Amino acid sequence: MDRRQKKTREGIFNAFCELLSKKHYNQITVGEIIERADIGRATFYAHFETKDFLLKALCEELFCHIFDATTNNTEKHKHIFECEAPSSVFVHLLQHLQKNDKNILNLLVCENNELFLRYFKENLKSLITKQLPTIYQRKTTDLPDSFLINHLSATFVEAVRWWLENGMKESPERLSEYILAVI
Amino acid sequence: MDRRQKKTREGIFNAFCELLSKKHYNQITVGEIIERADIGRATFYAHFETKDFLLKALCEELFCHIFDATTNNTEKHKHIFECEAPSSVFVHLLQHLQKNDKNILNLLVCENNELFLRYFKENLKSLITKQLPTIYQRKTTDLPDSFLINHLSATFVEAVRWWLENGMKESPERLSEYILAVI
DNA sequence: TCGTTATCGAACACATTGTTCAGTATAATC
DNA sequence: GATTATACTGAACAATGTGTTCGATAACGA
Repeated sequence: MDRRQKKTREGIFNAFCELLSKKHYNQITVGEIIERADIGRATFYAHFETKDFLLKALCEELFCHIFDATTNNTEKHKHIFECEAPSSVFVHLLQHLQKNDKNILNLLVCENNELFLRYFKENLKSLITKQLPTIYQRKTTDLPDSFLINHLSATFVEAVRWWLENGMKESPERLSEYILAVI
Repeated sequence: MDRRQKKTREGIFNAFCELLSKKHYNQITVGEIIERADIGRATFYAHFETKDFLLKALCEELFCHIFDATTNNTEKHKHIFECEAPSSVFVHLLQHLQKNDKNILNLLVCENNELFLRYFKENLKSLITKQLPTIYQRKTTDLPDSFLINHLSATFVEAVRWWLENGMKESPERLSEYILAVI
């Protein structure tokens, strides 16, 4: 990719993130983004059709990064699944969040977190779907799978939301225990 | 309240609901609302400061109605709490939803349900807070109360969301069983 | 060096917002 | 029924934001 393109794209992302940490998505204008990114108006629209597409691209970058990292880790350390699944997958995810990759926490802590948590949940669903047999292999319940998957994803996301709103005082391990205690 | 005011207010609500069932909140304009409600522009702004305030007012009307009804019911039938709490409270709420009071389902089924479910969850939290001892009296866990309350509210809301997305095929009783199975 | 491509910047038409105000219609009160 | 208060009308208004266009300029890769 052309250096200029890359530079511009990252400039837009950075400007957007900074703004998102200050005000609500709906109240951010394209004008503000391009002013902060210091680029021309036409340039912005050469990269993103609309502000909505920018948001989508940002979410995809952020969560693909985290989930890829998680998946790769579990491939390196296969014992995790065998030994103490699914706890450690949760811990892994939480540690990634805590490590504050790409300042993701700035986005998650502020009032705009709904948007990101929604994308987060979608990514989680596919991850959990793969592990559903591992998690519930012991109990043979008569619950529909889709209900269970939705519930587990939502539980994790809500736990993270709660964690963030309460200042992230708990360690990833402890939060993971909380989550496991209620599922 | 003046008849005219009442009529206008309801006209705005109706127009707004119809639009919400068709397009996303962000894409609805005040112009569309007043056209459909067949009122003057100035009249709209005499009732609601902005579109956001209109949404808030609508949510408050809808959920206050449901939760008031639920609370009143439980006062009439006190045995419910003593016999089989909290199952029947859930069933009551679900039945209210299914009864489609004020066409609330139109709003919940469409793609805008996030907004309403968010308000729904807030109302639920206070309801569940009151009943927390009843629900978890047996298990003395070391979980923070706020975590538990958040989790229980979210579980219920997510269950409703799942229910709606899957065509509401299950009865309120069965969905309530699902919910109880995972908490 | 040379052709390609991204960016600039300024202008543009267009849509939406929220306000204003004089005129009109409808309400409650006597 | 007459009077007073209040809600609505409708059109105009400034202000702001959106998305597009296009010729000129600069930076890129080969």
